[in-house]
Amino acid sequence: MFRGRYNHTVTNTGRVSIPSKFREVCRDKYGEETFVITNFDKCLVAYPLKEWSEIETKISELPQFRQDVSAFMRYLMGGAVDCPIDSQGRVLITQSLRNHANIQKEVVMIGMLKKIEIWDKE
Amino acid sequence: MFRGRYNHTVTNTGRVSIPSKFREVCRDKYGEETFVITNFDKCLVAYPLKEWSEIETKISELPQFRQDVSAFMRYLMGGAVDCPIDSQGRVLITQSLRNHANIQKEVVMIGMLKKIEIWDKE
DNA sequence: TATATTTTGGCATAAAGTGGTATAATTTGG
DNA sequence: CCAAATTATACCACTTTATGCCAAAATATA
Repeated sequence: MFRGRYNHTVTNTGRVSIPSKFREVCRDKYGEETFVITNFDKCLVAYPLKEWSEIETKISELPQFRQDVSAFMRYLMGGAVDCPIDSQGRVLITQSLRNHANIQKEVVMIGMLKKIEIWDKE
Repeated sequence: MFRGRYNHTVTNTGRVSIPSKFREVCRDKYGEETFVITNFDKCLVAYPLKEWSEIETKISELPQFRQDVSAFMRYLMGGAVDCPIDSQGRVLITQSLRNHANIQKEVVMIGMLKKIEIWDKE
């Protein structure tokens, strides 16, 4: 389970270190090194690939023709980006994701059990 | 059950000994050597991992997409830090936790049944 | 009082986080 | 379709922080 709050900085190319505690959870509990990052509300949310897959499954079970479902799906899926962790323990947060959450130089990463929130340091 | 009050000192790197009585409880009752420490009010609170996990379980059963649930989780989980006990019986209290509880050099640790409170020695 | 245990300080080592740059891949415009 | 520009990736090096270990000091126990 992800927990704790960490301040990290973003390089000028948009890379951020994933706190080692989070990477550890990712490895030990999920056996993988990839997050899916998407925009949600005013921040970004990072899910381990497995958790993300479950969300996809749930959404695919909703009635696909309903407008609000489509809209939600478009919003959630549209922003979703695969972010593998590199050998320095960092991920690249794409320009558009950064724009969306208004991420500049400093971010705060908050462990939220099955997911991680990424906020600009306001 | 944790009980009693102990004065301990913090090293310049932020490490504090856990009173041996508390470690004993941890081992015997919980079979583990890790606390989760979080900020609460004006002090820090340390839970054995198992006790903390129960709190997490309860929270994870709430609807994850509701705003108030997220906000609460963000608050509670954000402050929580895993603190394994090292071979000398100490834990590292991170800078941000120390700042929050205004912990300098001397702390008072108070057994509170299922948890331990950590105060700066005023 | 002697012995064992606990607590503490110090230091060496390891790991985490950060910044830079060079190369590869992708996108864009002509 | 190619070349230029942009973006992503890999790699290296430095700084900071955390961790492990040893041993001295303090406290408890016999």
